Amino acid sequence: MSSEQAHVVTIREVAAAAGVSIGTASKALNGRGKLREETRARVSAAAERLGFRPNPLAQGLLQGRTYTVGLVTGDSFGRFSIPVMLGAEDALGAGQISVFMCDTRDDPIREQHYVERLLARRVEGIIVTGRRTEPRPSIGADLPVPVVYAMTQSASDDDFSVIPDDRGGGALAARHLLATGRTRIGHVTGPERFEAARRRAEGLTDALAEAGTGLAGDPLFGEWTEEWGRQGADILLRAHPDVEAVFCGSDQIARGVSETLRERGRRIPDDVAVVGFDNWEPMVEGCRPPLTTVDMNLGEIGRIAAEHLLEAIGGAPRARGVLTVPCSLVLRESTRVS
Amino acid sequence: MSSEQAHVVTIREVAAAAGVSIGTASKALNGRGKLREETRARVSAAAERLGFRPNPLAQGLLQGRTYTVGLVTGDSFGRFSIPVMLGAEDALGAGQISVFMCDTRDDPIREQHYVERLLARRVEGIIVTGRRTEPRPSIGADLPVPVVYAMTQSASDDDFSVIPDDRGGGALAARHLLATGRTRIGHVTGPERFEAARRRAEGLTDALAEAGTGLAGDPLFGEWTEEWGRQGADILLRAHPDVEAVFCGSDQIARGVSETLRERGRRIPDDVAVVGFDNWEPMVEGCRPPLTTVDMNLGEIGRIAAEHLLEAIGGAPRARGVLTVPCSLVLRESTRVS
DNA sequence: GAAAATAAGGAATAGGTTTTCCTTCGCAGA
DNA sequence: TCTGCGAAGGAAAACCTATTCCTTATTTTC
Repeated sequence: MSSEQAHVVTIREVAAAAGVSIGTASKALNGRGKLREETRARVSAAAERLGFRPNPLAQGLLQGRTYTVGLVTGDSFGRFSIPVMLGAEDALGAGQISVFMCDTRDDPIREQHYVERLLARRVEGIIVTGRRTEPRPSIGADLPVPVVYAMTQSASDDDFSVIPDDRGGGALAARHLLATGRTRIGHVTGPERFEAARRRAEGLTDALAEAGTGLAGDPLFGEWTEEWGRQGADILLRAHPDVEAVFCGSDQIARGVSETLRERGRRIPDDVAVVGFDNWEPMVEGCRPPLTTVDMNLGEIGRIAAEHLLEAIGGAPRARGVLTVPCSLVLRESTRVS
Repeated sequence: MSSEQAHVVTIREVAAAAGVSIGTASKALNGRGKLREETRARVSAAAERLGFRPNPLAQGLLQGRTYTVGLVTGDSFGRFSIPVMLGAEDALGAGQISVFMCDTRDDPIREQHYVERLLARRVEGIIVTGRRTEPRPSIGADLPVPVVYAMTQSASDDDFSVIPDDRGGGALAARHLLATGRTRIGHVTGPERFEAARRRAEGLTDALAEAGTGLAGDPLFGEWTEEWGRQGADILLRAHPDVEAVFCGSDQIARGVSETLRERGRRIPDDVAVVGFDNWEPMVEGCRPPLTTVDMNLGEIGRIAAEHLLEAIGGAPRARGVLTVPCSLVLRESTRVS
């Protein structure tokens, strides 16, 4: 039916079709200036009929705006950065802003290259996101556009980063386990060199201390893998056979832990409760039983980052430092009270 | 040090700084026209010093090109679409083309909305990608720019889709298992309504038939979940206690299958070999033992899709139909020959 | 030494839209 | 009849770059 014309129609043709000048057509379509109602209608009808869309290049050129931002990630748009991106897109899309996607593959050269390209394209801002929340080198000082780091943290204090509240997440898990009557609690988590691992452990131990109890042994730092979860659980059971709960630094670790617990004859949650971290659906649902876990609200992080970026683009004074977003606890079988 | 000016510098200022006209500056920077070497150098130096970057809006307006394409996904940029995207980006980035990212959340309204937006932005082409390879409604007939479907398939024969060779993948698994001396082979896979599931089963049974043997029972169609994998393995073991190998429709299913096999006292790979599908790292590596699996070469799919899009943009006659990309087998412990 | 060719670079145009400023017309008031 | 005003819409500038066409000065050729 609607046989599309490959030819892109301009406002000039709309104006001609409606029998008015270009300027008048523009005013009619944008509701500006003084025009008769009949004229406006005639122009609108012509535009509709011809399928006119204003050329954003021309508009942008004139207004000096592009309504685009860049999104730079080193996570290969993986598990962490995706929800962040979606949240960001939500906030940006509402403002009619489109997103240029760049994956750096964690290569600083590529990253620099992409930043150049984004600036050349006159993006109005940049969001940087990553695989982990670890501090990373600033993407560049004195860039001509605002930059926000989401789910990763710039090493420079002059930059602005939005990351999850890992301490709070640890505390959340601790308080939940205490509330369900468990006091002998172990902790198996990722490498100690990761700030996220350290902060989660801190949040856990501090919350336990506040309640007048302590961790069963030291936190077991290892790897972010299932395999380490299995080993860690073994170590924990040997040192503390009477452990009542395990808080794990990630859902993958929690899976490993759960498996070993089961194999050692511990029932979950009756004998030992397990709490994970990440709320990563395929891991959490495949776990037996389904895993209570801490959700970092990644979408929220992305949304907040994007909102800050929009404000900065709008001229608000540029924020600095780190903003933490609260985690929330997602309850499932693995910590049920029998 | 380099205190950046918020003011964006134009070629006019470069020209003024170099003491030449705008046109001359343009020629100098682009290596066109007849200019003295000294002049070129002077202009280049001025451009460098002022940090000049040509405004892509102005360039695009003039050339009638934008050097952008849209990437539309319903997969929330998940496990499948991400590698596809990266492959596509590889091919496009080399051509200095930037990618607008759009996530439809599988909502047709949002999708239509995004397509509108992309067209308004004058993208030169669109890549559509999805969660599964199932046929989906065409994104629109007679669009003014070329469209390629990657890892998803348009229901319209007029469109062009690039998808993995699921049949071939099934055959690959079959031949590998046969080569390692297993002949009693079972199949646990996803819902029968999925073409991907049916084609993988076909590839498997056909390859077995070719070798003069047959499947142990009918394919067990179910869900794409670990839970179903566990159930499916139970059903299979009850009907065929002497099964020597199981080919699974996904890595998640394979995990469930492996778990049940282990619990029923079967050693992997000594008693029963297991092959998965997807080569999804966290699943495959967490599996005990690590899983031999079929890789769909998603990056390759993305790259091929992007290359076709580039050709179409370049004016090549638009391709139609479906292009399948071969899968490859990734060998790990779960099918080792003892 | 004059005509022609070449080198070097300037002026102007195009691209699509928005906005500012101007023109024209009809009509009210004096 | 003339002045003034508001309504309606046209003309042109502006945004920034690339390119085509010219102009000017220099060199070559006969």
